[in-house]
Amino acid sequence: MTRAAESRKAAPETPAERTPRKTATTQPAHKPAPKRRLSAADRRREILAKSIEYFARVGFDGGTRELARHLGTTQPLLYRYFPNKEALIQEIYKVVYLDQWKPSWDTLLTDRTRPLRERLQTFYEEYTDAILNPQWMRIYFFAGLKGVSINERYLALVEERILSRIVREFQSECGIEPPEVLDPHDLEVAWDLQGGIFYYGVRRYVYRTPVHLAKNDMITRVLDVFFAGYKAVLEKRLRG
Amino acid sequence: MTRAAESRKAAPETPAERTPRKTATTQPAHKPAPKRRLSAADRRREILAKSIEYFARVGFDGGTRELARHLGTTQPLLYRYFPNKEALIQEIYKVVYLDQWKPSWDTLLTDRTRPLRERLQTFYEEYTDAILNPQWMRIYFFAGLKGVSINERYLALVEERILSRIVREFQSECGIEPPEVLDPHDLEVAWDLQGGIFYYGVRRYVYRTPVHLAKNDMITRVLDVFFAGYKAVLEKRLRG
DNA sequence: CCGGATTTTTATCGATCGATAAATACAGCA
DNA sequence: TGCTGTATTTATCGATCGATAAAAATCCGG
Repeated sequence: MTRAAESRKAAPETPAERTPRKTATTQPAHKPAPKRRLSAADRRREILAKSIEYFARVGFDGGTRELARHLGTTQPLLYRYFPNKEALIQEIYKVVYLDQWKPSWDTLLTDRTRPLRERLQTFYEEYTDAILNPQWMRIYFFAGLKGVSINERYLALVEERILSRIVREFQSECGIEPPEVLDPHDLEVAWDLQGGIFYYGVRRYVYRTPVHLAKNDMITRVLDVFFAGYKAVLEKRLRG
Repeated sequence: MTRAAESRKAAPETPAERTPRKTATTQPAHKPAPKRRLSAADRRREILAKSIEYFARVGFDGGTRELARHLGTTQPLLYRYFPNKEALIQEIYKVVYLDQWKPSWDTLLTDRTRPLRERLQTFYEEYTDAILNPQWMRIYFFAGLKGVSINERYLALVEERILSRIVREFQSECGIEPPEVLDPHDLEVAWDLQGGIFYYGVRRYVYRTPVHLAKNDMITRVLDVFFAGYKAVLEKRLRG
């Protein structure tokens, strides 16, 4: 007979010992959350939130049993709220990838009453608050290495909503009418900007390596280089 | 009785059928490599090479059985050449991370008889040939997400051998005597350059997304921005 | 061509994985 | 308070994982 069967036989006489982890061992009412039996919606939300933490830490090959332990419940409970592990992961993708974009960024990036430099500083400070953190970055790379199609959608979204706008706004502010379809060189210059900022997050949150500047100081510096550098590139192109 | 046991009983009478995968099914001598029984050194080299391909494709959670299938051998054979899976992975790290640096790059980067712009163009074209490929990049990120210490060593190596040199050479070429210990701002500007180039590789080889310029054209463009941008930043710092 | 050394395969173990069915504990309403 | 529906747990299955021991196959010097 297994250990579990024995303990289960012994338990019912003393119901206080039924939940051995959270209560009754150290303090009678110390932890305010012996909260069992959540509503279905709440439980589902909690599973989703804790799963993001867990999978961001260990990767999508992490086990459902350890995930359940991290949740404070048992493993089969997961399967009442998600049909299988892959469905849970897909739900995580949706939350992490697509529910982060603030609609205010659309107007911010194209608001020509303000100087572009100021707009980009504000945008990247807010945008990096959303994505330059361990959870977002690690989920992003775990998913990318698994080769899920949502990555392509995300990169297309970055190019459409951020980079092509930056190119058009920059050229417009330089007195150039941006063409209908953008020059590949300009798009790659914008990707260079994005990549420089992004790699700061990689160093800091994926590789956990010390960086030399605080996030917003880094953004200032990178934008300094970008504005002066891209302007020079455009001028050289106009002259030559 | 298992399927394997049955086939094993049936085989010995017709020794030609002993190796069912490679020969005798389509062409008698088509494949030149029924090469079994390699020397220990050769077998070890082959395991290492094929393991890099395999783990780069599926990640380090890939199974040893599928790896052996990819090798054309059986799974327990791996354990004659590596004590366990982790030791094999450590060996992969060493090859992929540390055996890539060409000593000629040391002299190239610090050769002040040539203009820095020319040196960096050559260096990054060669350097990216070494690391901007699916195998290197995917191993790099799989390892980083696993949190192995070799990543920190690699990033320290990049900063020491590449970035700090770029900063010093750049300032020297601008008529500035670089200080003993570099300004954090300058190091982050150099990381911005590295990150822009690196992220091109991420888009192309990790996320397999279409890019807009060929690799060396991208390098030219990124260096254009970097040289003009960093020069402007330095001039502004001297004036203000 | 034979015998010892070495490479490779067969067979298998224990642990752990995702997933399912059945039993049980809880909450709200009568 | 007792009934009923639902949330949760217990127990377990089959597959697959890394790893090991023993048998078999192969090569090589005599």
